Amino acid sequence: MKLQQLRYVWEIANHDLNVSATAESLYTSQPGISKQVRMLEDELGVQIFARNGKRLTHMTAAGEVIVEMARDVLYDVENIRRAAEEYSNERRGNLAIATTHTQARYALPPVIEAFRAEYPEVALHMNQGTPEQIARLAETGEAEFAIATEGLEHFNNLIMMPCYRWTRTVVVPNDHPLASKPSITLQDVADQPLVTYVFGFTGHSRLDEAFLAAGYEPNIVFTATDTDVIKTYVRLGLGIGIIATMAYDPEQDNDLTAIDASHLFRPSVTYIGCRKGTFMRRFMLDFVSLFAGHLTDELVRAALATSNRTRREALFKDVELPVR
Amino acid sequence: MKLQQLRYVWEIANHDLNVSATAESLYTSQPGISKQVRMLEDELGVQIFARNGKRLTHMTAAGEVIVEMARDVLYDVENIRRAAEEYSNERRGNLAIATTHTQARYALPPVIEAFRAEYPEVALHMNQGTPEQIARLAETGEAEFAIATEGLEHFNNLIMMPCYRWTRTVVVPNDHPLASKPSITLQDVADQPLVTYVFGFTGHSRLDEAFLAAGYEPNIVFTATDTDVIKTYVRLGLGIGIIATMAYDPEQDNDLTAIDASHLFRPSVTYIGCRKGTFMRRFMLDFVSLFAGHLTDELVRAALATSNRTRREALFKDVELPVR
DNA sequence: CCCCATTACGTAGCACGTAACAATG
DNA sequence: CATTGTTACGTGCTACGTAATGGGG
Repeated sequence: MKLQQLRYVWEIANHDLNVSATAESLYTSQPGISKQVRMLEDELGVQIFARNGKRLTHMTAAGEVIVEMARDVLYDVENIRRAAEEYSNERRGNLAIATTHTQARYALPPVIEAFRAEYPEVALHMNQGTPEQIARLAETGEAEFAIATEGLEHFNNLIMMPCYRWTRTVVVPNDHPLASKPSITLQDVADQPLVTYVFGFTGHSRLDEAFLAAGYEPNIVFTATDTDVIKTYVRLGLGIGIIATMAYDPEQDNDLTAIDASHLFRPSVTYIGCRKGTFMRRFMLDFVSLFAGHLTDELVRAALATSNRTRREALFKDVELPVR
Repeated sequence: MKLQQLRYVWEIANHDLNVSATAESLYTSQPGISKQVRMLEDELGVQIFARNGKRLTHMTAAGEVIVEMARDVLYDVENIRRAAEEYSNERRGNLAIATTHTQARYALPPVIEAFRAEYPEVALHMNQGTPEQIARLAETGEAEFAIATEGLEHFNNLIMMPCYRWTRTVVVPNDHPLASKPSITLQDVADQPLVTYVFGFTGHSRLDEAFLAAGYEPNIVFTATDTDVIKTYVRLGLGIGIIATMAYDPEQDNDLTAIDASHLFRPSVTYIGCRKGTFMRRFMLDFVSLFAGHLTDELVRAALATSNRTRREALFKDVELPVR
């Protein structure tokens, strides 16, 4: 049994059982992979892939189990590499972060800045995408961390840790009728055309929740994944914006009026997650606590060591999350 | 990185950092291992073993971590093999059991018999030793199961599951004064020279516990790991025997009188254990439930999936153990 | 001087690439 | 006929064994 054979099998399983595509993605030849898979199957005495004629049609029951285990091996191997890197030079390395636009644009800059000052030799990679893409990147190890507010809860292989709680702000052009009101109600909001985040992004579901509970039918005229885009369309008069409070910049956005809406919608929580079993380098732990001060080394380690999700969540029960 | 490199590193760590001895035990050449270790260290960019001149003196901090991880990989690889074997022929395979004489001689025979009838193609290997040896065999994977009453509790990598509770019997020659007494007291026992199990074996500590609590100083004249040896010396008049109740055979031992002593000493519990993360083959699960009917597939799987020991013990809290 | 790890070197095996072939839809 | 996996075959790399070298206790 060779590590490459395990890698090949794992990759084929992740390329819809298409060996040619797998070969291409691994920059190697297709017959080479075919051969190695065969040899592994021979050695193990069991088919991993079922073949119809010459095509791989599906995975056998044994294959399912073996591929899972192969993944475990490959992840462990990756952890060995990472551990070795840590000991060879604990200040150098790579850190890939998968996150949404809102985090990358508003929450992360000061963190990244502080991190870069502390670890100038760590190469940072920022990967932006939908919550699903983010989760996938973290799951496959292409990114060490996933940071998002929604959509990560269904991935059992990710260890999610709460970072901060955030509220919403309504933004309107300065000459908008709502701009002069001292305070705002859900009714006020529901009466206006709305511009906000796309469903599945940045706590959109909390809006639905609030409107539904109050029996309002909101008129959402435009959604975006990106707060800057939302503001742009608010400026154009398309409607009023509902954005994360932290995304309002009093200086840059002085043509918009911010109206606190924290009482209208339940606050959302932003999480940072990494794959279960990840070897945590020193700088990774430091990054986490730069981002969320309450996530101490011990707490992170405890979370990583707790396989049961509800028990893991209990670890964070008494943590006071900052509000932004 | 190659699997063999990981294996070499792991084996060296388990051979007191003696590469020559490691090579011998793996039936390969010493320079070959040396070279591969070097190459792994080069690839990882970190020393695993610290060298003084040409000798490996100790492991580096990185080495400690890497060797641990290498072990994880090797165990996973072993599990892949086992899983493949399971699917290629679920009725054939190997089953190695490490246990003490008492279990092998008195508790296991009917289990083995039933197991052999069910799985004639599974090769059984019985490995007898001290509790420490047993635990080690299970930990290294040389045996799938460890079965013993004592001494396994300190091994964190073993998943221990309770099988049955057993009591003690005093055996005396038929013409011994105690043989005619209707019932026996701790005082009676403490007054006699005793022949029983060696310390650390088969529940010896429960004897100490009872005598200590009552303030008696027992006169132990002879200890053995082996009930047959104990009986032999009881027959010779060396003293009275204290043995596991199941070890008294009314027919074969009709020259000895058995006196129930279950009220004198706290019952002991015999456990079956396997290494954490072991892939459980069908026949392994069946073996466990043949030995201890209450250990159902689900319960065993739950125990294997529970990493925390106290939580694991809670799984068995409500189980009614048979008494023998 | 013995023990043990490293270096040197030759060889056999094997992983991988190219090219031809076969099977499926 | 296009796509895809398998077979055939050649080659370069490398793991491993033997033998020689060197360093400590």
